[in-house]
Amino acid sequence: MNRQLTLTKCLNVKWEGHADCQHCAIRKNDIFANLDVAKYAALLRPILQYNFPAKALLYAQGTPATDVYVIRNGIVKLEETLSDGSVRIVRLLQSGDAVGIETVLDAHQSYDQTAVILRGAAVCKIPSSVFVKLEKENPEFHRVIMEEWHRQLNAADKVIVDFSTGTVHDRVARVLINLAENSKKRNLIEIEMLGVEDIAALTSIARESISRVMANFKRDGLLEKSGPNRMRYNWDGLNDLVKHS
Amino acid sequence: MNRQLTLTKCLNVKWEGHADCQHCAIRKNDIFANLDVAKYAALLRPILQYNFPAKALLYAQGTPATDVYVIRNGIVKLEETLSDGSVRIVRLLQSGDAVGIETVLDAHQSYDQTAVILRGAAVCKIPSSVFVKLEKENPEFHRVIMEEWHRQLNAADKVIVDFSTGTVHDRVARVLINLAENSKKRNLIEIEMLGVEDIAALTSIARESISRVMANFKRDGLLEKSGPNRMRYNWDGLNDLVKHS
DNA sequence: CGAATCTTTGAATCCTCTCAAGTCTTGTGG
DNA sequence: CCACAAGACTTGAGAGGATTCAAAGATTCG
Repeated sequence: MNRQLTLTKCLNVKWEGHADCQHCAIRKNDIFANLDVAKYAALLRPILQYNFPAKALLYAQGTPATDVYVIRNGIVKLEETLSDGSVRIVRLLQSGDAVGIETVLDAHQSYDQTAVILRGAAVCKIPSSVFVKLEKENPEFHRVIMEEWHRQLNAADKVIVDFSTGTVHDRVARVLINLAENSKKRNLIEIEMLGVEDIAALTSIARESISRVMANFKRDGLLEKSGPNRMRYNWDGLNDLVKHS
Repeated sequence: MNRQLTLTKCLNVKWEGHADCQHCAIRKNDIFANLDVAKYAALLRPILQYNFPAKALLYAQGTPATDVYVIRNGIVKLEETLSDGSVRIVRLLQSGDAVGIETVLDAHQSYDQTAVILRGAAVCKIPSSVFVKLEKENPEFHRVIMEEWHRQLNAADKVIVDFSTGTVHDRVARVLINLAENSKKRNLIEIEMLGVEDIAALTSIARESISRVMANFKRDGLLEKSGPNRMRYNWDGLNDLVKHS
């Protein structure tokens, strides 16, 4: 919770005004793909665009669920705080995903998890009412929403199968590879790295163990620091690692 | 995969004929709650009812997704097989849940996981076409389906937060408590136990370690064998265990 | 009743965590 | 712009926990 930024407090959050869905380049990948935005222009007006810095808090677990956020770019983590105070990330959401999708459920007034920006992200903030209206008026739309639920399930399953299973070594390798896949630029092997703390929360591994494993990867020539928070990958090498395990 | 039973092969599977949705007692808890079944009687005709024994295979990961199964009672596990041959359970589904819900997605022709009956279960088998038609004709219904997606997400999150985090001791305790919660009879503290293998796949713990932990619980008077595959709980004792951790 | 499967237990090893100290970064204020 | 403080990351050593391998008990099912 330290140094997280709320929407209203943080000066670094850039409010970019009403979203221009008609000309949004990201839209072809997100939940509004295939939506006739011209037709729904009036309805879409309340949608606002923001630029959040890393560590910004979108919403906290248990608070009233009022908006759905669509990620234009960047990565958002959904996390839960355990009874002992430690934090567990239950999934990573990326470009095109809808953060806080539980908002659309009738009997659901509060967010299931805490949503925090991982890498600086541009998001559209959609009031619950708009979302629900869209869904009721447009049969195509709720089909898209179901696909979003499915993507979220896949993201959760990935945390279970890839990030929470096997040795510390394997799990960290899978996280690294997944980060590279997320960036969708296979050949650009330079990646903006997650903090050790976040990898820990994603894998349920001690911070120190992660540090050690990554030090090994560096020694083996699989990783290389290429700037602040940036790593250069040996993509094939890392991939071999997971394949053989 | 050993000793699993397919729908067609197994003699123990009781085909109970067409589902009688109009008089189904379970319906008030499942996805057909609030559905005017009389109105859709014709559409619901193709739905079949089965009684599966434990270990029966509903469907395998990657095979064509043709049906959605609704659990009338019992528990179903969704599992994925890892590259090294080991198996990981990604969630447990129970009474009222829809198994294989990804079938409703347009661009989805195959099941995401393998679905296996854990405890003997009664299920209704709903052809994809029926499910999709219902969803298109009845606006109420797709709302219910969204709630089902949500339940599945919660089930996956539980595997992450409760069953894959903390010490072996804690994780097993949480599984035991969860099994008791599932049965919804708090005072009846006698539970049908999962096999060690399944708890292992659910928690990513070695079979032997689980055996050891449960032996400790028995020594501490928290558990007690009360029949084949059955355990009597010390509910409060087990609960204290998780609270304090 | 016997074979196959599943579970339990033991002992040794290996892995991961914890605690602690030191290094490196980052951001802030002089 | 530099210095300092706070935070983040790294590294080491030791303890403790979990896994592995192996073998003996239980159960289940034919």
